Amino acid sequence: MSEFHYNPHISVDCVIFGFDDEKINILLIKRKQEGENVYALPGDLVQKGEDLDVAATRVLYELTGMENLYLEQFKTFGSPDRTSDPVDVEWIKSVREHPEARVITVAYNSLVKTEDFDYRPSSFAEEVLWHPIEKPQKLGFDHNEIANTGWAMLREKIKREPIIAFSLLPEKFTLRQLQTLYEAIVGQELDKRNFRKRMLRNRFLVPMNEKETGVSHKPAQFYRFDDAIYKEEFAKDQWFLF
Amino acid sequence: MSEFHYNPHISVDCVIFGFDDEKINILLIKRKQEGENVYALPGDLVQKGEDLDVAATRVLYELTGMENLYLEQFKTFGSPDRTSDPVDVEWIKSVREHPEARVITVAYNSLVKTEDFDYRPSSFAEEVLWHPIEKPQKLGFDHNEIANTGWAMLREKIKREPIIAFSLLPEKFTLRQLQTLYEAIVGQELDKRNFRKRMLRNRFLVPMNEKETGVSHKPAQFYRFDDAIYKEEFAKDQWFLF
DNA sequence: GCAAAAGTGTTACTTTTACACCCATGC
DNA sequence: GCATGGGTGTAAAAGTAACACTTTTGC
Repeated sequence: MSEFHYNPHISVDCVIFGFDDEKINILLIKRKQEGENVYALPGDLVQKGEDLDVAATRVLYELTGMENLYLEQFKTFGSPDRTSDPVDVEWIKSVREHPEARVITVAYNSLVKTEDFDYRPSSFAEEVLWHPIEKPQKLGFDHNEIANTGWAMLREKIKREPIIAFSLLPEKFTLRQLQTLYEAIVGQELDKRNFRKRMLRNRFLVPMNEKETGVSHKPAQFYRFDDAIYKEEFAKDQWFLF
Repeated sequence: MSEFHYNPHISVDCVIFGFDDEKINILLIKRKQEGENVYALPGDLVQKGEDLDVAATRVLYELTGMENLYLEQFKTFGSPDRTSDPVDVEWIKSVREHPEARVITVAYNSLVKTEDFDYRPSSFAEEVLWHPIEKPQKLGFDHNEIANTGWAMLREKIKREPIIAFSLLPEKFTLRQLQTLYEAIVGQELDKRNFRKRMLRNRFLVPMNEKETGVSHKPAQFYRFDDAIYKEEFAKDQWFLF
């Protein structure tokens, strides 16, 4: 963390949501400070000359060991008093060369399968954990605001681009898995028959010649997601200016 | 533009759209350079300790004289080679104290009535103009990308929050005016009867005891937008996390 | 009386919602 | 044979889409 490499004014924060086949969780890091546990989003300063997207990827990797996930920028937080809680100020002093510098942070979000990613704490993270989003948790800095905004924007995005949902499922999946995922995202139960009818209208959802095995009930049909058909369908209603 | 006041790494750019009762325009500034006209979005560096939203408001005012408009942040552009065109590099050298500094820019957009705002060039803008969005126009830096993204995100937002549209109309307006506005936004003509039926379902659209006068055709009914009813209707489907 | 824009209804089609029972499998 | 979750259809309601003529005004 030398003066030479880092831009003391710009940071990135990552709001990573993980689906564990049941509910949605958020990735947090814990740092220990004067006996208190302080939870926060993984984030750190950007290097000089480093692309923002690259920085987000790097910082996430350095703090949590997670890699190969698609991060999307959703908002930049630049209030001059983002760091006002004394506990946070104290911590900043202990790790930054220019603790007094005003920092704006570019926030990224992502939605992944928890099982697809290994994680381990490193750098100043003492612990890395998946925290269920329905359980309130106070975070350091303005990270509650960032996390809430990140979740709201991700939900909006999924409405427009359902492809995001499919990346959370295995190659072959049952309609029940898909429905469970949707229910976790929208936060409410859905009618089974109506859900199936609507989903099966989508040509990009194609049935496979394969069924579940080893379950003690009627085995479910496996489906797969066809990327080419999806792109074809959604190539429409894109407009450009200039 | 002294070293003391500005953060050499962070700028803001404003993508302002203006509705002139007929079509949508984008606000550009022109700078003259070696005989060439170079068009760009109004934007400049943020001051040290200045809130980003405040900076956007200030910069817009300084360059164009426009004030009292609501600016919404929509994306931050941070590629290290944002400024690569030699013409842009030349210009940066002439106005910045740290021309070599890598700058990330936080972009804001807004949608206004052109007639509501006076504008005049100042600072390094030589001219300020409203340019119709349907006419292609090459801009400096990565401003074409910024402008396109700004327009796309504004259109998405209007779908979710129609209130934005009503701010572009006078206190009392006719359904024809409302329809013209919608047509300008979506970029296509709409069926008059269907448009009216759909709009009049909205309780926040209330007829007034007043009609157009002085027109040489059947005078139109005036309507007004009821903010309280609107808020009531849209208070739903908001969820929060944490 | 004519030009110009306002205003109005119906029909066919598509989408959404609510709802209950039989089926295939493991144990 | 029973527990478990998979899989299916229909009817009513709401919403969308296409389409043409009459009304009121100024000149």
